[in-house]
Amino acid sequence: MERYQDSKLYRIRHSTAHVMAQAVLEKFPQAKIAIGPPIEDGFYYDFDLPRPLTDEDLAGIEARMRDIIREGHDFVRKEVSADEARALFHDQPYKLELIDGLERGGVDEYGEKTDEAPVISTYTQDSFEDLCRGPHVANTREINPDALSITFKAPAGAYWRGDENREMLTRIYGTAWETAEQLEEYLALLEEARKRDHRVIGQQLGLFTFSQLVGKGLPLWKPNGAILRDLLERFLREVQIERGYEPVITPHIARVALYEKSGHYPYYKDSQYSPFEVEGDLFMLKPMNCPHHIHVYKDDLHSYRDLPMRMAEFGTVYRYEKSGELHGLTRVRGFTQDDAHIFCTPEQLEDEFVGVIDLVESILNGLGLNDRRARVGIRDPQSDKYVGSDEVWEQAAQAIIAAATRKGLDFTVEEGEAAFYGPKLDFIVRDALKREWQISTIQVDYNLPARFELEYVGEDNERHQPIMIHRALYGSMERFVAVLIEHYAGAFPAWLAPVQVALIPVADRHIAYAQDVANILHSKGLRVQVDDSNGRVGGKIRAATQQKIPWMLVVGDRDAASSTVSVRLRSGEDLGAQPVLAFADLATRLVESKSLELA
RNA sequence: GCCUACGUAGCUCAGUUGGCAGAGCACGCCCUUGGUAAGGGCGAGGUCAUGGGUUCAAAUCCCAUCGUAGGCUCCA
Repeated sequence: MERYQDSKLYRIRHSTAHVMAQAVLEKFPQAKIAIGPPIEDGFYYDFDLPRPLTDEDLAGIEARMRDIIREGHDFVRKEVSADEARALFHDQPYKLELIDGLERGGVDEYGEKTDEAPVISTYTQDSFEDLCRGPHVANTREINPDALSITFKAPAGAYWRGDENREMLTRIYGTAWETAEQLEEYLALLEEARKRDHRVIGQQLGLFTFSQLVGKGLPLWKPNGAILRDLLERFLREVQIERGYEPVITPHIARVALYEKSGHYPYYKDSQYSPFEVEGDLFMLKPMNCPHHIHVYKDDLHSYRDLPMRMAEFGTVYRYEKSGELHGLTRVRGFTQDDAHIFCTPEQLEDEFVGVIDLVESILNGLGLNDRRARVGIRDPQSDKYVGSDEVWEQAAQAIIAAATRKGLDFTVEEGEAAFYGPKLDFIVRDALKREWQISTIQVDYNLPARFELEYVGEDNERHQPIMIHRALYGSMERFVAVLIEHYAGAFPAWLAPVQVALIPVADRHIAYAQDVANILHSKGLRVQVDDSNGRVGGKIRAATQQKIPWMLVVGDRDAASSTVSVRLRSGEDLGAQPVLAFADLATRLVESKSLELA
């Protein structure tokens, strides 16, 4: 398959970014230009502008872009020396900084190190010349003026070179396609994503809320949301017990000394809450569960016969997130991890790791999250933010790759994606709209066992150090529920639906019968709601459909007379009249099997 | 945290150049008892996010704070 960077679409977007820069410079001749690359689905260009942009500005810029495109200008490439480039861009400070980087060699326009020879080139179309390595289309006519849009995102702030200590620029995003139909499709996908937004659906379905007085980033789970979350927790608890995990429970605060010993303290400084003093000693909210679990392990002297020991806890942790980073349930300041730590011998490591992969696959498959990829995260060789020796890191990475290979996983290996104490295997799921979410993570750790001097007595009657596997399947309950909401657009599988059955009496005189049916279904373990409001069938159907309730049972004279219910699915499908017990059997069977089907 | 925009009833939103605070949905009561996506009427509900300021007069203009959205940076 052709790489995006080699595609015509990439060149179109890159060229459109230049056209946009020309239009912006025509409107604001004093503007300073930074960089403007193609990105997934579009492009952007960063500017230092004399004033904030308005919607009218954007509309004017977009209109001017169409004119420039229609005028049919060639893109002309020119190679220049560093000094010639400096002369060309003498009044463009960001370009001068880029030229310095190129001349020294080794730094590209994003500030990343590069091995390429520093050839400096410019591209010119019409009146606009930009420092750029290309590639571009030959002529602006290759851009379809009906397939671009710069108004789909508000103008945005962005730091120069992504560095929060540098200048804040104005970034204008745009999207460009080869045809108007592709643009339409893309905009429709954005619209669909907007409708599935878990924050919107969460409110509509009464799943969770936030309170200004409680504090930002601190979700309040309402009854419907708590049911959903509790079901997910119970599901995993049961499966974990089958697989030999043991539940543990640990507190939400601990002495700072614990995290100093674990080594987390310096690494997590920016994401921890300030310590507080209790009787002269410093404590803090726990940002992770592992040190606590380690002390559960350390309370006993373990034989190799005890291992592997698998400790699991839905552990709530607190991490400081800058206010601008908070987002619904996906970025919060207090969240619950479905955390577990496996303590094992070196011989057991690979089997244990494979066992966790099995567990991940069965849980995610069971929830309909079948589309996913795996990523082995190893150290960034440039960085010094990791603890432990090279041998130990190599050993851990090899164990992960061996286990992933044995499971036949399709995985990539990516530098810089490791935890600070060890390499990891992450599972990234794609939801119904093909968006990626990092969910499950499995990490191999030789470092914490060493720091805490963990031991077990081997067959040889000598003390040995166990290895730890850290793992979370859902990741955090908050983020996972958000992903499920967006994946299912709120229409959860029946076993997870907060209300599974809506009983809809045709008239008031059928409420008693509806209540009888509800009692029968409730006694079978189904979550049932009787709509006894003063409305007509149509209105009640509408209300239940909007709440994404899987089964609607309309009951009137005919049903009361024959002990039946008329079954309608939230999809609109009508299953007709069925005996109450037949429906109860159907529903309980689908719920118990965690089926994704409603019939 | 930084850039930009926005905060009006439980929800979604109107509110003109500064001049009596509005609608729909939801909620309560009444009428209606209706068989598969909105039956009708009446009613209650707001310190216009909060605190200052300008003005005869502020939802409207200015400042600060809090919150939200998009983006940057960072992440489960």
